[in-house]
Amino acid sequence: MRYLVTAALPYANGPLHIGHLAGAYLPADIFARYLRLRGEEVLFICGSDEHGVAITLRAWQERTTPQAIIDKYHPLLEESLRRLGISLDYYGRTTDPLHHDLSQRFFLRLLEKGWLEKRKVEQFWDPQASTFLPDRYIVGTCPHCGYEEAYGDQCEKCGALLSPADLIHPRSRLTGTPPEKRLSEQFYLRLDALQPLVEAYVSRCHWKPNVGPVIQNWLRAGLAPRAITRDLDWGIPVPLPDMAGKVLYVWFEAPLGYISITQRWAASRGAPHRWADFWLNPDTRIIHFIGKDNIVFHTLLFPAILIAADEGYTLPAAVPANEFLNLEGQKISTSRRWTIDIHEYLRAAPHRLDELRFVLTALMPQTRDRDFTWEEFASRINNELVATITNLIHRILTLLWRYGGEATVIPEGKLLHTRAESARTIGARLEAYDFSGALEAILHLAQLANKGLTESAPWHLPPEKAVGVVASYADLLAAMGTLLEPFMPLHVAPKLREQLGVDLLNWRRLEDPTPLLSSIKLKAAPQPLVPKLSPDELRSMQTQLLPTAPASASPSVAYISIEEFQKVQLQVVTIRSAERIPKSDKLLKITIEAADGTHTVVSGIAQHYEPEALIGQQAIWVANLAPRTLRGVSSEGMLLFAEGEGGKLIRVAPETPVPPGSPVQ
RNA sequence: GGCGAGAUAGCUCAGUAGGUAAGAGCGCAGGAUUCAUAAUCCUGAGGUCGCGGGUUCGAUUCCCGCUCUCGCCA
Repeated sequence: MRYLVTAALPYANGPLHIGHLAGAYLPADIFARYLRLRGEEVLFICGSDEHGVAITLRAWQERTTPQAIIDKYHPLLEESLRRLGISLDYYGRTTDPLHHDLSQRFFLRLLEKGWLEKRKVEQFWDPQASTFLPDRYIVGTCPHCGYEEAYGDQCEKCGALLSPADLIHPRSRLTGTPPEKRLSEQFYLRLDALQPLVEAYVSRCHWKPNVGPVIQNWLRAGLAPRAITRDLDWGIPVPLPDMAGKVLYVWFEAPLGYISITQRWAASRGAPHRWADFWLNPDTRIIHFIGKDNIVFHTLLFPAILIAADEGYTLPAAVPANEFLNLEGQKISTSRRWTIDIHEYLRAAPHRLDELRFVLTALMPQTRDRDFTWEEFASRINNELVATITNLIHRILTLLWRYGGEATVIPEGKLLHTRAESARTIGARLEAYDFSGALEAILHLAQLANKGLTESAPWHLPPEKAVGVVASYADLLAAMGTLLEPFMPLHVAPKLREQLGVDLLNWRRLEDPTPLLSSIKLKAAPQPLVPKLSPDELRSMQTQLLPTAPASASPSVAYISIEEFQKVQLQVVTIRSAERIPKSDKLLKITIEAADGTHTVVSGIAQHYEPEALIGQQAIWVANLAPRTLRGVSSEGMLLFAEGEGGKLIRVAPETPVPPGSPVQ
């Protein structure tokens, strides 16, 4: 079978982050590597998406040209992917003349076939920047709540959904000047007319459960004609004499990049016609790996364009879209700098790349959004990758080394069957695009091996017997050298094969319960494949990679009015006595002196303060909190403590002592 | 506002074409072990499967409503 595997074309106006990696590039790479290991013919391509209004706007913001923007990011994107081991056969770009040519021919072909129509539309124009503005690049006063920084599509303050025309005093986010309305004529793709053909295609395919409903949703609502041209000076010119100043819409031409990049790959190999093996051949399976934001474009718009051209193009066989990866509970956001960028990770932890691949595969957002936390990053590496997988490898290799490093391998049948079954399971899960499930199966295999080793306990056997037992596990290690390759091809898998002295094997062989090798000879004392991630190393990575705190950036602060705040009566009090409450390990009974005499307060601070240390100290007291009985003691109000690192409580008090009962304002 | 997705053990997630054992990994507790990067193995505790209704002999699983999160569209 011949496969064309693609990963979403990254937009050349910013760096890649771990969410992109987990969403599209990593699964695509694992899949492509797996197919190659099975001996399939695979072409794996990607490239920079270099057109579109966001690049123009970015150029304006940075006071430079679109060309300068893409020339900065195109190499950065390619290097990021390559260094993470994304095994692309070709990384292209949509400013390639081949791509321009192809896109223009597609446009003309669709025009000729009657699938395009002209329409007049009103758009907003920034006269100073000489560019049309997308809705969200227009700000103004919200007509509902009066918020002055509402966006043209939505008011962040009151949540109202707006269109730019609703805004009072609209202005351009780029220049601050009021935008002008301009009428212009654009070409629309008749998706409405193409819908029956698209539906026929969609119904022939099998979609992932997170993809199918999205498609059905669109089809049920009915596809609408979609503008495929724009008034911009950056992009692929509309190839018609009377259309100066108009370019093709980026979502019209970017997917065609999959074709043009294949053409460029073929040309680079000196066989220009070979692109047709993939794109004009129904026996080729085309598989697009993307994030969920691209589902519609890949499952409906792109197939619609290919169908409309009516020239026998191969349609996508599968679009295994992933959901999004969050970071420490919040959306990844480049503009808020809440992100782990790949090029920065490469700089901060160049020797921890397979580890990143491992964790992102385990956390892959295959059916729903997932959350990346540094804590989990460390725990997955230390407890799963190192403790279970690479420790098993090291365990077996050191045993072998101890018994001479050389042996005949006669694996027992049970071990061979376990290995073969695992290889089949892992393969089946990869073919179902269940990458984290495949990784789980590897962990499971390692657990079975650890268990078997513990049970047979060769270290208790006389050496001449022990060698044979340990050597039988060499078959498993030889298999691991290949099984791990799709997931961790940069260091772990090749290093294992090197220590073992075996090559990559064909995956199909792993699925057979026949021995993979007859003898084993280690050349050197084994070294651990992956060092554990120490708390220090983790902290250092965190500080390098997450320079800004995100919490304050959250727009959803629940404001209260001054009147509401004044309802809370705060006083400085002096603590007169403090004692533990019996049968409670957290509560202290505290007597305080306030403006109107003494009161009793119960505080859950026994694990942070010795009672004696509090006596005579001052604190802040919430005087009008409704009384409550805790462990039989009536608590009148509450003392304030700051929550420090690790949940440690620290008393809040005036800087210098004041008379008890002094108000806090 | 319309549409869609999600809400399951402390954490990250599977799962159930409706039915007496609700699962994994991590974490935690106890035990075993010491070949291995204090790694491994065994045992165990932990869940009114988001909230409220309904259908049913029976619902975490179906239907309706609600809340929260996310996405798409306008």
